[in-house]
Amino acid sequence: MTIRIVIAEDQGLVLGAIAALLALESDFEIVGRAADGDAALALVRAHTPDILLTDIEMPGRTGLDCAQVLAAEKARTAVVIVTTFARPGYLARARAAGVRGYLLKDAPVDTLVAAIRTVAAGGRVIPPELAAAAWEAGSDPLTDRERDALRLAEEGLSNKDIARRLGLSPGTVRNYLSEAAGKLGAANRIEAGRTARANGWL
Amino acid sequence: MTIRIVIAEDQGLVLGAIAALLALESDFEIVGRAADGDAALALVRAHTPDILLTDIEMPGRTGLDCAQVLAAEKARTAVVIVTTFARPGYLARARAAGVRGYLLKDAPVDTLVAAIRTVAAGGRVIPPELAAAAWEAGSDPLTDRERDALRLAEEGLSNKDIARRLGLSPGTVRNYLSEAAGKLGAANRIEAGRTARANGWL
DNA sequence: CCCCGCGGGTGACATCTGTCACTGGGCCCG
DNA sequence: CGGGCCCAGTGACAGATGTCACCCGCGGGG
Repeated sequence: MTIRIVIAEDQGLVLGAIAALLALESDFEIVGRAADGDAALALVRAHTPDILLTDIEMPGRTGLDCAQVLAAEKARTAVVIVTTFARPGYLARARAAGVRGYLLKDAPVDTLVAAIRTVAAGGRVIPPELAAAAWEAGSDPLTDRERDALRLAEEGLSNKDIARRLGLSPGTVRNYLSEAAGKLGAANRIEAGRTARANGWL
Repeated sequence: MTIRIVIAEDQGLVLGAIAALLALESDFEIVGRAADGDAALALVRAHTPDILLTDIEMPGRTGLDCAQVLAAEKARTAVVIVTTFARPGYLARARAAGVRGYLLKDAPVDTLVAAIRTVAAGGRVIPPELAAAAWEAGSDPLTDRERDALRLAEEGLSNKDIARRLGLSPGTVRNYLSEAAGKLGAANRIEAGRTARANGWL
């Protein structure tokens, strides 16, 4: 009863290291490695492994995107997310995409190995403190346009420039950013951007 | 002739994985693992390994801080930095601290193993494209106070709040941020903060 | 059918930011 | 000793930003 795994992670060193780590377990078999989301999907389709172990932030398709695609295809591969960030919005999207495990890179290695076994056996692994934090944070209060404006504001663009890019009037952009700041309890666009990002809403 | 190594990395999973990877090489010996800079220094002092392999961004003392301390102590342990970020300012500080190797986590695993062997044999490993980028970027143009102000501005504080925190007048803060933006070719504090951070100057 | 929420927009206003000019003090270096 | 820096501050002004009130059109649900 070996557990067949595909690993996706954009940092080559980390990818190789995790693969080396998991290869030490006699009941694990690494059937593929990918450095981005599209490669990961291709490998999953080619090998239908038991587990897709994936990072979230990758070039092109993110790990969450992959999970969504696989859920839509009703693939029999279970997704386990391993990420640096404990952002509530990420966890929420993961849950919605039917992800079966969500771990932080902070965790000790035993946790990863144990989580893979649990998920392969049909279980779920979501650390309770993450779930609690996600509960605290509530759900994304931003509208799509507010998110768009905030993303550009984060990069240091002025209202005028944001308006140009979005095809809006500068006044509307001001309103969006003002609303966003209000919803997020922020005093200005910078703080608004920071809290939105910290929560995984951008 | 085994190469004795201490590894410092704050993300438990990555730490464990890299340790597992390096342990596969028969001439490497992992004599210690640390999750922050202070622990790393303690281990280096206790074991005087051939190599300290360290991340930069860690809680407490950073990997660069550790390299500086070891250089000041004229320790015989060579430092190899492994980081996510190709920031010119990081590379410059690493060079100044006598770091002997600087790698990105993007690199394939062979690169790491090869780099460790090279450094242990007395060599240096700095990827030429990083060195070129650092040359391009020049050196940190900011003064200490400008950096202080910019750091707080990044967090969304107003001039008044920054002034309060730094014990300055709001006008002075405005001047600092304006100068910083000018030096960095930025249109406002947000852009200034971004470019300063991208260059490793914050 | 009517109302609400949402996207989009306008105008006005207060405040905040960015920019410039100019004043000092302290310090280091030629 | 003078010149150059960094640091700190002041004053003034234009333009950007944040806030509010209020407008319209559209689509969906009671």
